[in-house]
Amino acid sequence: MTKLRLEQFLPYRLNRISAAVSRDFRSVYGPDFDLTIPEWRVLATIGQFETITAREIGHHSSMHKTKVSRAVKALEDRRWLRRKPNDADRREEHLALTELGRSVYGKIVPRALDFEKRIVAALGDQAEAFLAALERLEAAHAGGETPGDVL
Amino acid sequence: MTKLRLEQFLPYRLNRISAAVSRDFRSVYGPDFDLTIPEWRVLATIGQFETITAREIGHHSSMHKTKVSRAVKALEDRRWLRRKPNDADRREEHLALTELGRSVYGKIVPRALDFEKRIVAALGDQAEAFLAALERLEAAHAGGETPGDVL
DNA sequence: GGATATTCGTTGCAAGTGAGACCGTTGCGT
DNA sequence: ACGCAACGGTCTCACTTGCAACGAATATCC
Repeated sequence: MTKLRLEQFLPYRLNRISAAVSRDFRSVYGPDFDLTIPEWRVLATIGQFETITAREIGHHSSMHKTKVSRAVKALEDRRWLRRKPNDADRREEHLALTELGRSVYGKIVPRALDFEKRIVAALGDQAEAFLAALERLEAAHAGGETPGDVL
Repeated sequence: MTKLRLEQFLPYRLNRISAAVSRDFRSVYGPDFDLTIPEWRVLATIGQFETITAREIGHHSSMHKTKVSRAVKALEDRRWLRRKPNDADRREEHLALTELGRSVYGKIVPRALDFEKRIVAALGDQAEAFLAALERLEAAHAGGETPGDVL
């Protein structure tokens, strides 16, 4: 009977690495801030776009709308973001970081970029090929929201 | 202020790809069998080792022992595996697939390998470099169990 | 040999998740 | 202008998850 070695199975390895990187990524914000992954994604997305709606956050960060809703609420409770009603379409709200939120964002981002840099450094001369291959994978498996985020 | 583009951030991309591949992997067993990811991992591990304990499954497949325990129970309820008490150490049990379980394993594994082959094919000439880079990443982020598995 | 610590596996519990119902709002067809 | 479909966002519900506590069995130390 044909067998499969799980530890060599590509989907398993991808998930395992993704989870391990996410786990190590906690060292970026863990020591100073208490953030969940969805909250980090929302923070990063608002920080990137200045002002954005919850729907757009979900689309850009591949998160289910309920997850976005809860993360937004959590950040709002911490006074890291504020909602501004959109009078042109009162179904949606514009979200923006507060001064406090911007300061947190400003502290986390450099560490995140440094963290990423260390990963790339570990890849050495294979970094370029790896990143190019990632893009092919992203293209091959595009579409749909992505449940069960680890990071 | 330094910004970060989430869609280019490596940890995010890794998680996104991992989730997307897992989602597509459902096409391997989804049409014919109703399996969760932990159940698939347990099935694959027992199929690989013939006879194994729950602790070893957890170690080999990077799963928390409670997750293993529940997946084992689910497979047992489906008569896909059976427990055999270990008289040398009665704390643990030896797990093995039943005839039914082996037939399911035998049907899924070729499809899984084919699925993996298609991924590698999509990578084209970058496949080799990608797999080598994966090993470096695995080495750099080794250790610890891996929570929140997507696949 | 007997107390104590450790291990394997299960279970109770609290937190997080996605599907779907839901409310208020807006767009569209007639 | 009106009715109805579609949308943004929240909420409820069933389910999954990891942690901690647990019971039974074994290992360790004196």
